[in-house]
Amino acid sequence: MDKVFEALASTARRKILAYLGGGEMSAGEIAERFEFSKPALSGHLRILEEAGLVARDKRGQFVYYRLVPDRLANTLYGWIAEVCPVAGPLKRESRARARGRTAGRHR
Amino acid sequence: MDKVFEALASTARRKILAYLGGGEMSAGEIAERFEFSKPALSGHLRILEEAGLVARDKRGQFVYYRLVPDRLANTLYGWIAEVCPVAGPLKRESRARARGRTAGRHR
DNA sequence: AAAACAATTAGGAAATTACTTAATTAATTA
DNA sequence: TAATTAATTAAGTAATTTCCTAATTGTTTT
Repeated sequence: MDKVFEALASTARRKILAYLGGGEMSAGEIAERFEFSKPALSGHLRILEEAGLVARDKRGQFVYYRLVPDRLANTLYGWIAEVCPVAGPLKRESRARARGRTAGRHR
Repeated sequence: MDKVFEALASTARRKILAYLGGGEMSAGEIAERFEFSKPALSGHLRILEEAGLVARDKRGQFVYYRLVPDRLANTLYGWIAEVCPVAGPLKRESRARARGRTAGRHR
């Protein structure tokens, strides 16, 4: 669990997860979307993988990464339920509102 | 939002939040539960406060801290909904299971 | 007013993190 | 087989984080 929160601490890594939410991508495709170097990206991907948040799949000379949504959901929901069980999950509309308030659009 | 995830990256800070989930505590009471120095704790509390996750209330010579559950819930639920909207909040029993799997008991 | 107590700020050292370029590994194409 | 492309590992540096002790601020008690 420590590794999950550690992984989520980086803006770049959270952005990677958001990209992968739209479907699998190769390391190179992800790299195109960032300013920093490919080795730097590779490091971020390794941290996400070791946290269990993404899975890799090498096909030919490409390495495709995909989100592991259950890992994300189980860890966060599980932990928050432990800290403040009173704050239950929001209803769909409330989540939409929360999304608008707390996070900008990507891209 | 960055500050929230940054704040949650530390095991000690997550533990502080868990303590505060049980009700407000003074800085000193929290400090007793950790090995490190009071100034170190003070730093952690400042980071949590700047993230909006805790609120302080000075009464006499004591400073009491309390959890701000909405901030925690809104940020995490909001973000996760954006990344993988498909993974909806778990039902109560599933959350209990997830809790058992991903996090040890405190103390 | 002086002493004691709670909490924070200040200053600085040690460890960790994030990034760079260069080199390497592995798969494809000419 | 040689050259190209994708991705990673290696090595080193700069910035950040985390923690300590000492000093400071503010409040209560004697």
